[in-house]
Parts: sequence; structure tokens; C-alpha cells
Amino acid sequence: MSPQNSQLKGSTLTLVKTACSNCNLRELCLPFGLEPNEMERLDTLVSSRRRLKRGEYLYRVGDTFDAIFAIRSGFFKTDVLIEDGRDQVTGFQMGGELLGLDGISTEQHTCNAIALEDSDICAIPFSQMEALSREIHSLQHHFHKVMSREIVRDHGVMMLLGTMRAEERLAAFLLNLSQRFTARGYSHAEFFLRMTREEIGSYLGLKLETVSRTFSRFQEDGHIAVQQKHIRILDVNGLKALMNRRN
Amino acid sequence: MSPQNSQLKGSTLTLVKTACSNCNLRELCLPFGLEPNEMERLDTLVSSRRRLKRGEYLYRVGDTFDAIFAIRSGFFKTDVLIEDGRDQVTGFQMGGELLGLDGISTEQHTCNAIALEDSDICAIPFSQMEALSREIHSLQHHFHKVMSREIVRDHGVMMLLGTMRAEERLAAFLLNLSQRFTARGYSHAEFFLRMTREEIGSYLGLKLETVSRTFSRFQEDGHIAVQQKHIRILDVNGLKALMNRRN
DNA sequence: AATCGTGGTTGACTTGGATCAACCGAACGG
DNA sequence: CCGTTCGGTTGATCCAAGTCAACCACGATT
Repeated sequence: MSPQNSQLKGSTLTLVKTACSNCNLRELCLPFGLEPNEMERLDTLVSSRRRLKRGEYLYRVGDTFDAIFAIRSGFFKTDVLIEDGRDQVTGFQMGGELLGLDGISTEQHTCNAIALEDSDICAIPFSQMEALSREIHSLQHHFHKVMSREIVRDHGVMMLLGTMRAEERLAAFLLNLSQRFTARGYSHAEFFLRMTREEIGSYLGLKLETVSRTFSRFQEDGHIAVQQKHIRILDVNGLKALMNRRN
Repeated sequence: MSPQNSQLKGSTLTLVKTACSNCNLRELCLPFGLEPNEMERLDTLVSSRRRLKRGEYLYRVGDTFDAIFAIRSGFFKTDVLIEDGRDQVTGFQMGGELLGLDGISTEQHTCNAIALEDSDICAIPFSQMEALSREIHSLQHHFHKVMSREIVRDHGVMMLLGTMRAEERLAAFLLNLSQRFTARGYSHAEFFLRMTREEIGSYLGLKLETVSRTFSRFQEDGHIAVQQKHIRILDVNGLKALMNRRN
């Protein structure tokens, strides 16, 4: 049996032994920096490993919070809505990233988390996580870093929404995606978008038409090749130059 | 000696005994929910109580992170800049709020924190805070809540920047300030802005002229009375109605 | 009291992105 | 295989906020 086949089998059978210690995202995820025996202890916390189909909600605004979620595979968006129907996508999350941190503050989730493709997630009961992190210093510290990183990321989005023009926003968005795919061993130059133009627009504070037009402009200018959800980055430096440019 | 006088003396003399247990912000700040003896232990961590003059930096981008800061009195802004001179104010902080959480992730601060008026702060060495929070569960949990609340707040700002019109942004801003002043025992209807129109604009993703014009419009419409930095809210419900209004 | 500088206001004009609308193409179910 | 649906593209027009510019108000400085 080829490695590809065994890989494939592992991802389709749910009975396969899944554990932090053999997860290929452990270096990006919560177990980062843990000793093997510590990782085993974290493993015992993972109360459920769940598969979601595209479009399913992992949690909704108002759901009671009791666990944080690690993405084992797949792709998510989080969004918040206000009464009148407006909504704001607050982030796109991929393998190794944590979901649900927003719920700690009030014990209720304050945003929705929705799978943008079939996804596997690990649920980690939060009070047990806190208990374990009192014993394992590196887990405690790493968790604090993860939360802090989320705050820093949010500041980046504020910068983007507050000061950048449509072109810059979209260039920043593509470069960010590319960089995160790279960190996960995928091509930095070629990938599929899991979200619609409307979702990108919501995240970037633009309308879907503007996203579409800007993609087309990037293509005309030779920065990218875009065909529906398939993106190829042809000129990284060109995109970088588009950002940080006053007028 | 009247209570007022002793208050006054407490804030002008630096030699006065300052401690979490007698700080009138303890219910808003890190000590929230701690038992008296636990509060004393937290107290011993506060390595320095420092006074900053208006305009002074508490920390700058790139400074190594080793402590978080609690605002004892005063008013701050945090901002991030990019090369070409654009900057984004990421928040305004007042008494009882924490500064520096952005630094945990990389051990370096990723934004600047600047006093907008003469301010007093308490510095809490972070590694000691982590150590103590391993022993005091309620401190650990409360700290996690504070970080989470910051993430939720940031989502609110994203919503504001991504989907709201100038009027809505400014109304949300005023209502938020009012609510925070109220929580600190000040008037909800009358206060002084500590920041310039330009800083408000940067925070809200608007130009200072737009901020100024929108204030004037609010005044014409009888929602507020504004004279330079002095604000009186005349019609809270009017302001609330301005938000959440599609077109 | 005169001067200077910083922050705030207001007006005239411009523009980037929103809006409205038509059309296209891939995916899917009958 | 065809009709329907959903997401995407493109064009024409509009408008909220940006830009540029003049002027004003208040404090600080001399």
C-alpha cells in the first residue's frame, strides 16, 4: 500500500487512532513545545473528535462555551452579525488553529464558526485545559501566546480595515493566505479559495463586486492568475509592492 | 481630614501606600474576584507603580515584553504603524484596564502605548503572574477572561470598521465611552475627550474632518452638545437609533 | 497685549468604492 | 440533456467620505 493510500485511509476512516502525538499539525497547534509524556496528557483531554460537513456550524452566537476547538483538517470562517442583517467575517481558520477563544469571556460564544469545507476538529474542555495548564508550564505559556497572537492578528485586521485601500487589502489577504498555506506544507503560489467573494468582501470590508474587480485588475497587471476559486500568485513582490503604498 | 482630601493626597504623593486591596478599581482590574489574602499575594507581584506624563510612551513597538500593565489612573491609546507613516489607533484604555497583552505572543510589543493624560500604572511581571495564576485558580480564569474580552472587543471594532457608516461609528464610539465612564462612577452623559479628532478618526477609520463634521451634525440634530473636547450626550436613544440602521 | 502653534471647524470639489443591473458559466437535480 | 441556481464578472451611475484649503479658537510664550 502506497503512503498516499494509507494517508487517504486515515482521513476517511473515523476509527483510526487519532492523537496529538501523531497529528501532523502538532507543531502549529496547542501541543507545540510539549514533551511526549505531556502531549499524552493533553491527548486525554480531547473529549471528542468530530467531523463537520461543509456549511455546518461548529458553534453559534449564544451557545454556551465549555470547550475550545482545534482544527485537525479543513477550513472555517467566524462571523458576527447585527440585527439588521449586516454581518462581518472576523476570520478564516485552517488546520492547527484554535476556535472558540471568544467564548471564554462570557461563557457564551459571541460569534458563529462555520465549516467552509468538510473538516475534522478536536474539542478540548476548557476547564480541564486550565487545570492541566496549571501543571504543565509550557502548555500554560503557549496557550497565553496563542491568545495574544489572536489579539495581534486582530490589530492587523484593524489596520487593514482602517487605513488600507481595496487593492492593498486584497493583496494583504492573498499574501497572508499564501504564507499560512506555506507553513502547512502546501504551495505558496497556487491554492484554492475556500470562501466566496462575498465572504472575502465581508472580511475585508468591501463589496463582492469590488473583490471581483480587484482580482481582475491583479490579473491584468500580471500579479496573479485567477479562475473562480483557483488562485496562482505570479508575482509575490508585485503584490507586496501594492501594499504599504501611500496612494 | 475629609475623605476628599485624603483621596487627593493619595493621588499626589507617590509615597502613599498603594495596593490592589485599597485600589478603587480592583473590581474592574486583575484582582477581580480574589479573596483578600489572594489579593495580597497579587500585590507583592506589582513590581513598580509608575507615573507617566501626558505624551509619554509606556512601551513602544519592539520593546521586549516582560510585564503587563494595569492602569491605576489616566488614559492611554495604543497604535500600530506601517513604514509609510500610516498609523492605526487600536484602542483607548482607561483606569482598571490592562495594557501589554499584545506582547505575550512574541515577547516583543507589537504596538505603542501612549499616555493621553498624566497617568499612573502598575507593572506586573508576566512570568510571576503566570506562576501565581497556577496557584490561584480564580486569578488564572479571570486573566483568561480578560484576554478573551479583548478578542471580543476587537471583533466589535472589526464590525465597526467593516460594515458601519461614519455616523454609526461615531455614535458607537460615544456610547462605548459613556458606558465605560459610567462603570467607573463618572457621569454617563458628560465627559471630556482625552484624544484629538485625528486620533478618533484613526481609531474609527475616518479622517479628522469627517469626525468633526459628524460631531457637528449630531449637535445640529440635538443628539449631543459638543464644544472642543467637552461632550454632553443629550439623547442616548437617538444615538442608539443611529447605529444598527441599514441606510 | 501681541505672537505662535496646535487642534478644530467649515466649505468646495474629487474620487474610490457602493449600488444597480445585466450577463455568464459551472454544478446539480430531475 | 436541459433548466435552475448560485457564484462570479463586468458595465454604468451615484454618493459618502476623502482631499485641499481657508479660517477660527484657545493656550502657551514672550
